[in-house]
Amino acid sequence: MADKALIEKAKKIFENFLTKQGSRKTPERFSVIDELYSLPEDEHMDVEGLFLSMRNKGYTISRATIYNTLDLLVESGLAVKHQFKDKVALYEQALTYKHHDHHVCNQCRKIREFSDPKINEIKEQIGHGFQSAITSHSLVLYGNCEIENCENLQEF
Amino acid sequence: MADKALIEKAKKIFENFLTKQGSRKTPERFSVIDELYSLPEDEHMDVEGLFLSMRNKGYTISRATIYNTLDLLVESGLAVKHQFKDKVALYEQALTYKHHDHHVCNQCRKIREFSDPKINEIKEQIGHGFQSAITSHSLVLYGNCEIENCENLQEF
DNA sequence: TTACATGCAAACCCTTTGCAATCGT
DNA sequence: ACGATTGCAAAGGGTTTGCATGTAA
Repeated sequence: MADKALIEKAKKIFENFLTKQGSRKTPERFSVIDELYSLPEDEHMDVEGLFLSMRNKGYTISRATIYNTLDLLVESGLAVKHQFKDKVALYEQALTYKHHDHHVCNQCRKIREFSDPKINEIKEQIGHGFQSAITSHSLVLYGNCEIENCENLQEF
Repeated sequence: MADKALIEKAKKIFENFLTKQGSRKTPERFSVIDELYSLPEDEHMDVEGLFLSMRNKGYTISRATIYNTLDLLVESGLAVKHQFKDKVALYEQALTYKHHDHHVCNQCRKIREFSDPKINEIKEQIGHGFQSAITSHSLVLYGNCEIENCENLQEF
């Protein structure tokens, strides 16, 4: 879960990024990496969650700084931002990121990841047809749970 | 563009829907259909746009009523709601709707529609794998414009 | 030293809600 | 007449912004 080497690697990349940008290497910025990269690699976290969890651990950090830092992490390729149907944005680590898409359960909102190469064929084909260099995509499937005795279903 | 017969058909469907629900057939509700279905069929409009345009035409309608009515239109299958990267929700007619996905230009934000059957294969495959009855999906491609002298590019 | 970054709270923006007035049925 | 629907304005919730204070370089 908390892969020390991975966290160090992320910090190193971030340091280079900040240097190149001429931005400051503040402890708050690195603490956000610590937090995000201490989560399971496929976990999706929102700003409030990061904020509360960091405050609980004794960090003094503000929501504003978390928002700012997450923008930098996205720019530097260390985080990915997702906007599902809900209004909060969710972030996940991107360092070990192989591009994947998401499936959201209509009942429990649990997010699962999948990857299907057919999406790349679609991107190539449509990009060509529209004379557009596709830079990214977002694919989310929503479905009703068909798992018998699904443990997440009990609260519904 | 403004296909009278289509608008009438939409109103008829809406009327049946409202009757079945035991909901009232108010003029405001039908005026929203008029407005949405007077747009080009592939146009995506937000609530503020509908509100201003309707006010300009002399309707007295509130934003709240537009929000309420759009929910009903979505329920009755007469409108589709989209949430792209931006924070406003966009709506489009759904009566002539064949499911399609969207391509958003990174430069001018123009939305174009496409349809690729490969998405259905992905849905079947992943739905099966996750034991989930896929009810809907959202696929958006983002790309950089490669159209020479693109008319929309001038303002950038 | 000096700009850039931080923390806080206020402002923002879209959407939802509460409530008195209105209007379908 | 009754109760659902409306319009308005206020509240909500996530995100952004302004500004005084703090701090990396």
